[in-house]
Amino acid sequence: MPAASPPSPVPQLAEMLCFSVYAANHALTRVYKPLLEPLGLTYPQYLVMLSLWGEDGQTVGRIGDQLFLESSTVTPLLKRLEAAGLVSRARDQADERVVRVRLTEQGRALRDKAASIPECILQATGLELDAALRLRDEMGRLRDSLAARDED
Amino acid sequence: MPAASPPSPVPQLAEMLCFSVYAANHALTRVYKPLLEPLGLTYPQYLVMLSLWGEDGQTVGRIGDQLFLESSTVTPLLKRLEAAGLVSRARDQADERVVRVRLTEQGRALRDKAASIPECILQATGLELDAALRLRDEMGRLRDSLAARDED
DNA sequence: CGCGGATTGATCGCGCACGATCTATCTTGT
DNA sequence: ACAAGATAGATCGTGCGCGATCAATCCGCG
Repeated sequence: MPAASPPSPVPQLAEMLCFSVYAANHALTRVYKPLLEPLGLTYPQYLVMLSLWGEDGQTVGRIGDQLFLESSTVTPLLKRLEAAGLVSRARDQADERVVRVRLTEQGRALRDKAASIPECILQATGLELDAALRLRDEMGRLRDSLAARDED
Repeated sequence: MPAASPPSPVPQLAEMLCFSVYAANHALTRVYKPLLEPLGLTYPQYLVMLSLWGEDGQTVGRIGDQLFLESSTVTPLLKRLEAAGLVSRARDQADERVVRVRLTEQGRALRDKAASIPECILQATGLELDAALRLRDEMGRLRDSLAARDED
């Protein structure tokens, strides 16, 4: 077959950085799924728990900031975690606008059961630790650049 | 504050490769949104159109393979593209199980209007072309590794 | 004190994304 | 030729993820 019929300006999916990020993200959540299922968590729920394990008692807004998500995403997510008995949600007494999210005993206990997951994921990436860290940094910078171009 | 209270095995969000991919993916779709809105497309719909601009008349299954998506995701997506008048869906006469997806005149015409988008995205990434291509390849390999660890 | 704007979450509607399941069609073995 | 299995899409229910909107609370200024 010829090289290109008209001088095609259409990039193939495989050629696009954005698609590779999109596909890698899906592949990641698929690898996480069987690891998180025994804990009763989805991948976004796991990210919220990670955030709370790092700092308990955060507000809804702060969790959203850390995960780069809107309240319309975080609120229902937290309600499901609450329904699962992993967190509690309560208005802050000093500022009734704010909702504080706190780990329950069960939520804290889950931390140990999740301890082996990062190792499993790193394994699945097929990367050495330093390569993974370098890639993480590059993706972080990419995110920052994209977010910066988003204010206008 | 001290370096770490107990020898904490909890990785912070910012430390995790998977989260950086997750966040970069979201940031990408946010950058795409205002570019695609004038075309009446969402980001996944744009990916489908890209695939069809590259090869018209694909089956539903093949589109799913290219995008790494299930039929339960692709079918409704295609229905929306059909409702928008961009594609037609019809059973293959030779094999009635198969549905062929074809661009309409309008769907083909959209290709020109979308031509400037990849340039805009590359710009927003803040990357030189060669750096973007390298990153694309790394993400592609990452996806492949993860998908491979998924067969078991 | 009290009004006006700002901040914080919650709600709603829509569009992915998946696993599980279903139906229709095709293929294979005998 | 026909039953058994395979294959291709479609459907359903659940859970993100967002923009737009709303209600409640807080803050600041007169």
